Order: sequence, then structure tokens, then C-alpha cells
Amino acid sequence: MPPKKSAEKPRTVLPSGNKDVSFFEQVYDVVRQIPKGRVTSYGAIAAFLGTKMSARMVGWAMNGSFHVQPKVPAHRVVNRNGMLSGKAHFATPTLMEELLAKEKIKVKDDVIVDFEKKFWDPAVEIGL
DNA sequence: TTGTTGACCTCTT
DNA sequence: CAAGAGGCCAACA
Repeated sequence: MPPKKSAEKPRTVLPSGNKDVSFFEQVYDVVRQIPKGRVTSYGAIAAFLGTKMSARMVGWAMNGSFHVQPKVPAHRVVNRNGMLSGKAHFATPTLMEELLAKEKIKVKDDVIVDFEKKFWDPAVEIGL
């Protein structure tokens, strides 16, 4: 085989040698701070980072959170409506519900019950 | 290289 | 009240 430099595929997240903190790292860090039994929304994280418009990026970050370490409790992150929008992206479509059930979080019709009560605002907990 | 898609949110019609 | 479009950043084709 000829000398091909691009032997490995580009890492989805956390490129090697990148010392600078990326938007994704910020998301992972915040999600890891989510206490057990609590949940947050993509927009809340995005807003805490500074731009609430980047809520989409938060979702993309979650996509790579599965192969990122330490593992990120992506099941604790839902959309603004408290709906398990990303449940289909988990290992199994019921995994998210299962994990939330272990957190004593009730899920009804793919929607977290008392979402507002279990809502964890990073801007208040971490934002000081 | 450009163009499109994506686990969203908010505003406007 | 409901539906549509815009906008952010990154990865994939």
C-alpha cells in the first residue's frame, strides 16, 4: 500500500491534540454536572454557553457523547418540551426511558412528567 | 471544495 | 391558535 497518511478516520469529537476547549467539550462538561434525578434541555445548555441558538449543536454533541469518556448522561438531556426527542438515537429506543426510570424520573408518552420540577438549570447551579 | 443535514429554539405570518 | 422559516456550528457526501 502506498504511503497514505490519512490512515485513520477523523474523530467525530475531541480531535487529538486539540488543547482548546470546543463547544462540544463545554456541552459534555455541563451534562456531566447534571445530578441524578434531574434533567435539562438543549436550549438551557446552549444558553448557558452563551448562544441559545446553538441548541442544535448540543444535540450533535450528544450524538458523539456515547463514545466520549467519561460517559455523558445524554438521557438526562431533552428538548424544551421535555420530550425524549433523541430516544431514537440511543442504543435502543427504550434505553432512554429505562435510564430515566432508574433516575426515578417518570416518562409518559415520551414526555418527562413534572419536567419543570426536575429541570436542572446550569445557569443557576454552575452559573452561580 | 461546496452543499446538505442534524437529538433544537425562537420569531414571524 | 397553528404553521412556516431563519439561524447557529459541525460532520458527512
